[in-house]
Amino acid sequence: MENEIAAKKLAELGHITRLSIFRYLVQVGDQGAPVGQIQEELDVPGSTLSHHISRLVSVGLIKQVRESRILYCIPQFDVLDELVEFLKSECCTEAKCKR
Amino acid sequence: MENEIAAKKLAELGHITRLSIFRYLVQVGDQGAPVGQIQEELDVPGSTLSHHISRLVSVGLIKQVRESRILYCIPQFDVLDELVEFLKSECCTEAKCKR
DNA sequence: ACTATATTTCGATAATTCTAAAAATATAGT
DNA sequence: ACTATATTTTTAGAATTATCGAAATATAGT
Repeated sequence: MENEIAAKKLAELGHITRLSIFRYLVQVGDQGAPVGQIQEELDVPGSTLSHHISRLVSVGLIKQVRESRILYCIPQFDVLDELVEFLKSECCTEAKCKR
Repeated sequence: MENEIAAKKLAELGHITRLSIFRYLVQVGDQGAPVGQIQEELDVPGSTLSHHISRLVSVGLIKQVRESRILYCIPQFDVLDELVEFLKSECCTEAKCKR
């Protein structure tokens, strides 16, 4: 993953509301949660919430699956793992220290 | 670490220039690098660079140590580790799945 | 004191993002 | 067709952030 793509993902996580959304979904796990449930949990106006969710979706951190009227938001653990991996990679490649 | 503090750190990493600065320092390792060396590496105007570095410092991701006229920027690996740890913690605490 | 080097602060403009009401869309039941 | 529920899109003002030249500050050598 290049810097630019990683920066985008980090920027999306770097907002209190979006981080709260994502953290909630991480806690909920693979089955995900409906938009409405996230809204109840976080007490944010629907339009604001929708905006933030779509940004998280845009960088792949969340996937959405519709089940009739209900839209489930599912955290993409592999995308998070990749991002974390990137952050910790190439450590000290230019250094004498061996971390 | 609460959401708000983590979000701040993530937001600072979520900018292409700042992420490049931090990634460079990660590669350089514990001895850090002078501001001027970062500037050469990234080719960014001094005032812009200074602004971004000070933001990274403000959330603790970088520490600075002056040695006469030269200011070394040192990545704070422990702060990064904590942040990464936070992101991956509490996974599926509300779920049946066992990740 | 003067000069050079390293870095920051100031200041002003441009660009982006945030928030949320209102209107629109999608799906399903009656 | 109508109604209700779930969610998104539009829109627009407010707020924050980004950029970088110019001036200022800090340190050290002459």
